[in-house]
Amino acid sequence: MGRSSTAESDDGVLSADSPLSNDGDNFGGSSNGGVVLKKGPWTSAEDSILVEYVKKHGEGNWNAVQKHTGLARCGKSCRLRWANHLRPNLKKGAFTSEEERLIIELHAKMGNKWARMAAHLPGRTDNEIKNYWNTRIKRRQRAGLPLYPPDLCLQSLPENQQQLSSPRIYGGDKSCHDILQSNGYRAPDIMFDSFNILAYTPEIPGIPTSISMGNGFASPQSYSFVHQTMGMPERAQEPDEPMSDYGSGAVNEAPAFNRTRTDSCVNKSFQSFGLCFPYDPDHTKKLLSSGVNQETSFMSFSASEHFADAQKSELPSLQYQETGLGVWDPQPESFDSLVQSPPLSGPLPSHCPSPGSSGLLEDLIYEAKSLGKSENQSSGWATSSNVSHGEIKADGSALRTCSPEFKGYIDPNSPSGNSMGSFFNRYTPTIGRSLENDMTMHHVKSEAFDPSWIVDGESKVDYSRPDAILGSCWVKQGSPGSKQKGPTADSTAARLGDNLGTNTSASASTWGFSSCSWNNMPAVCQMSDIP
DNA sequence: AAAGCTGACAACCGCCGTTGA
DNA sequence: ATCAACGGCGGTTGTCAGCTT
Repeated sequence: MGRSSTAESDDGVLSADSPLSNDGDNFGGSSNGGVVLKKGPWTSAEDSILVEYVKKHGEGNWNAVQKHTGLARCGKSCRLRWANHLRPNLKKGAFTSEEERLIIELHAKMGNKWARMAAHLPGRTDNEIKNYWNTRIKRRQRAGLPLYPPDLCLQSLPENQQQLSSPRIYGGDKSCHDILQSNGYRAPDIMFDSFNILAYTPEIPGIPTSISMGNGFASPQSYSFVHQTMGMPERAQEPDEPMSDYGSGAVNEAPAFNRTRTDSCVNKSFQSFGLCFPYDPDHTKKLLSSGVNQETSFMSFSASEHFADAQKSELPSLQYQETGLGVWDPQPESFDSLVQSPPLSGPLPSHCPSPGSSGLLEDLIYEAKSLGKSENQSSGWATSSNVSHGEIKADGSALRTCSPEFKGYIDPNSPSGNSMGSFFNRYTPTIGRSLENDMTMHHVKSEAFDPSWIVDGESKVDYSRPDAILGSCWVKQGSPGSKQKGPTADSTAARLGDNLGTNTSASASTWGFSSCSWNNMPAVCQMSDIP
């Protein structure tokens, strides 16, 4: 193990005749004027030396270790070895479910701040967490699953958001791609999906296209909705295109967006665009300083590569069911019992086509407007009432998400318990199924159940709260015998709701996105306003 | 049994912020 | 004010073990 490198260590030197400079297998090291520093795996002898040194002198002053002990290791290496392996109270072994859960939550909040995350996990090192996360990323990326439970990702918004005052939409530079991919900032797709919808709302007053928009990732794994629907209008979707996942029915009728796009949309060269999420202030600074076009007009659509994978997979039937891992077992009959929605003043037909009825966005816009009206009369609720029975039966997605077997999980830390998934579900009634569900539906098969999404296997949904019901609409059934779990709730939604305007929605104080009007949504990217 | 794949782990590298001379 | 050393942090890479094909 250990990397053999000819690179010269940037700190610490060791005399060539150090008794430990060549002990055991030397994996190479730096040499500088007769000074050789060992690299590679540590031996027990080296460990002992380091431990003794720390016992005697305490931590810190790592470069002095080599000087005092003759240990042929640079200061950095000593520090790392101590921090990751030798220091007391280190917890070894696999992460517990609770730790995993916490890691996910922390990552959603902090991004790749491993050290900070480690501070919340006593006995765990940043390296451990990082390795775990990276492994998890690989696994989930392979599986085509979002990194976070959607509601969790929303829940995580505040911390990063609070650190930023500018829109969190990043321009299409490599950094963004890195963030999304290498750095594990692959945003929960539902977030993008949902935001993306909002991005296509120029018809809705109050949404400045200049806000929170950026042309985005040139990542092959970060697809632009615009790229598909606007940049190449009328273009038939290719089999491996992400959004072709929604290719059946009106959902996929991209041309609708052509009618709603703004000039800026047209004028900008959208090859892709993106919203890096969760927001990492550090990355944001870099990205924003790297010439992000603040005026580009769309939020990102993170149709990750898994969409392509999904596309290749069998599309769900209307009564899609899975068995085994990641089972969706829609049971429409019981959904009613979960959704007790206040009646809408102008209830939307279960599958009422929008006036244009030509596409997802228009449908969404239409319904958003309708909902906005409705909310004027019925603020303070959040509901998926527009997911009617017929709709449920039509596509099964809602059924999936709200089956009686549902073990929704509302994050105890979440004040609101809403999710983007719920939001999306709510605003996509005519679609019949949410992107979230689509995504889940297509990809849940490919990855084993993630226990980290479980807290205790018990439903934590407060069904007295409509948002909770909505927020629960992300269900991921576990592997055989495993606990089911739902997403965490989203506190961010509530925050957003509280901070969003009130142009079309009645109440910004209602739960989560129930209060988010279309007009409000840009505020999502004005997180500095969020308390 | 061998090859390939994947996960887990360990360690190094480079960047950056802090601190003290 | 400047600069160098130090330490922390995040990214990356290498190795090994276990599993699958």
